[in-house]
Amino acid sequence: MKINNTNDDSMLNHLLESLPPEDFARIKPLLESVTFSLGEVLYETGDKMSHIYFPTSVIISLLYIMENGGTAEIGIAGNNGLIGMALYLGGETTSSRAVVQSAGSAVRMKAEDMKKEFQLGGIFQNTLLRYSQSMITQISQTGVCNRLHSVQNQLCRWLLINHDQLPGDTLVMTHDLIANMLGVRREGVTQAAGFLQDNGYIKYVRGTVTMLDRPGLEKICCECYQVVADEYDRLLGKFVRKNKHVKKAVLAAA
Amino acid sequence: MKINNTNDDSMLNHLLESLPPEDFARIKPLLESVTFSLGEVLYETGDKMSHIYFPTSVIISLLYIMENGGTAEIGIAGNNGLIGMALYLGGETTSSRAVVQSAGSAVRMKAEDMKKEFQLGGIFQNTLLRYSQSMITQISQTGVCNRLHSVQNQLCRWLLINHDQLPGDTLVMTHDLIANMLGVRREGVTQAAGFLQDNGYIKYVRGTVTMLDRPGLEKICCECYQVVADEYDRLLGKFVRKNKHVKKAVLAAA
DNA sequence: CGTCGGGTGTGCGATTGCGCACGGATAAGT
DNA sequence: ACTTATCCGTGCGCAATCGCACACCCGACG
Repeated sequence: MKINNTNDDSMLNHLLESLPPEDFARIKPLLESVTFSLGEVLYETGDKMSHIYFPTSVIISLLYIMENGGTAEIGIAGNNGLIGMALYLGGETTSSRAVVQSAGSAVRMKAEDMKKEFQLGGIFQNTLLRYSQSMITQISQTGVCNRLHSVQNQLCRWLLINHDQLPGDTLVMTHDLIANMLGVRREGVTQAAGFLQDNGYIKYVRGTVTMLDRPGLEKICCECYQVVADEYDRLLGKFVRKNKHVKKAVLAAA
Repeated sequence: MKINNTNDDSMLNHLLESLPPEDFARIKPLLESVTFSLGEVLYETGDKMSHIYFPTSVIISLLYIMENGGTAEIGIAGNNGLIGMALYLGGETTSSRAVVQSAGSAVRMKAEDMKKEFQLGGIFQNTLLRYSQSMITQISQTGVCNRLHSVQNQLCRWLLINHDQLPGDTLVMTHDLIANMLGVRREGVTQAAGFLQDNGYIKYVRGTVTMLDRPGLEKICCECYQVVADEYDRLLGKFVRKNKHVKKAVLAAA
């Protein structure tokens, strides 16, 4: 992790962006910009966190590690979320590991500062609590999808969720790592990804995956992606869904 | 649902019990006792709730229903929990169904009253938030267990969690319903339950399951039960783990 | 006392995913 | 340019689970 001297505001976090100007003005001086590289661990199971993080471009995975070594992702937070719910929920620590899944930056806030703001009980508190509920939905849906849907369905869901947080269409990620996230075998991911590539939905080469046909992916995906996205919309509004195809059409028309 | 005239306080809810006397005194007049029968639905996906419920003897399942009709339980709340997190988290509705899994009573509180109390920001708010975190842990662990552990392991976990909320050792529940909770086949449950019965852990007949050897169940269960129970302990303390065997030993010694 | 329906036991083939193992291909380092 | 590590493709046998079908059993109800 690198602490940035210059506070580049060109990109921000959706939760912070959604705050009214006067609230954001109060909070802004408390923020500090940091940059993470791929694979970094923000905290381990049981670690006490000193800061709450609001990703601006970094994508963080919340991973569960079982006693037998198996892993599974329970949730993702990108520029539409935050890391450190346990700090305001009161538990201080969580039983999961937070890993950088895609390098980038975040702004952070000292735990004490955040708690003071939270105690004011205004829109900031409200936003954090609503985000918690959207996270509960995400975790639930992920769990149910694990149980009832095929690896291919889950891979689609996972790609779509990640795509929403990405600046472009390309994700740096090996099949092996995706398998760890989904809690399945690497070969299972290879096979599912192979199918998606053969049918023109994605393209991948040695550790990168590129989305080619997002609307197509949405079509062959189970409902799980949409349910979570819609619930986030409802709870937090302002959700910027990826609509590259729409954007392209608009650009072409212009 | 039946609204009770007499407020029988002989049994209470652990979360409410844990409040300091002065706080509880303020809250008590706002409570109303209600009784539920097996299978009743407290709310459907998307329903707006008017009350928050604190179970005293009833056990409630939170179920997800997929488009293809498949179901899976994401969490349970008994006398150590509450139903209606969405009310204080701000979303008002949830994308799950709350079903009575074991008949019994609860006390409830009007949503507005609860919100006012919550806004005071004291121990009541703290308790509710900590409970949310414990619920997040439960949901996560359930999801991961779904993915990585066998049906038999999951059945053990599920039985233990339910046993913790039961007044006795007998649960009224068919294999078919358990299958719906776990998101697996009825036959799978029959097989796993058969194994548990053959080895003296449980006994069952036509819609009832009785725990015979709880410590044994804990031994052959995956870690998932313990992780959730420990986290609840840490967050909310005062968790009354079922220790029938210990109690019996104590009684025998007396 | 007989019927009926829900709950449980069980068997079978199909499918999915797992574990392992190896081979080829590509990037990265020396 | 050569080695090495990493990533991906693929095949095989195995285990778990699924989907379905049917038989049995018990209790409820008429």
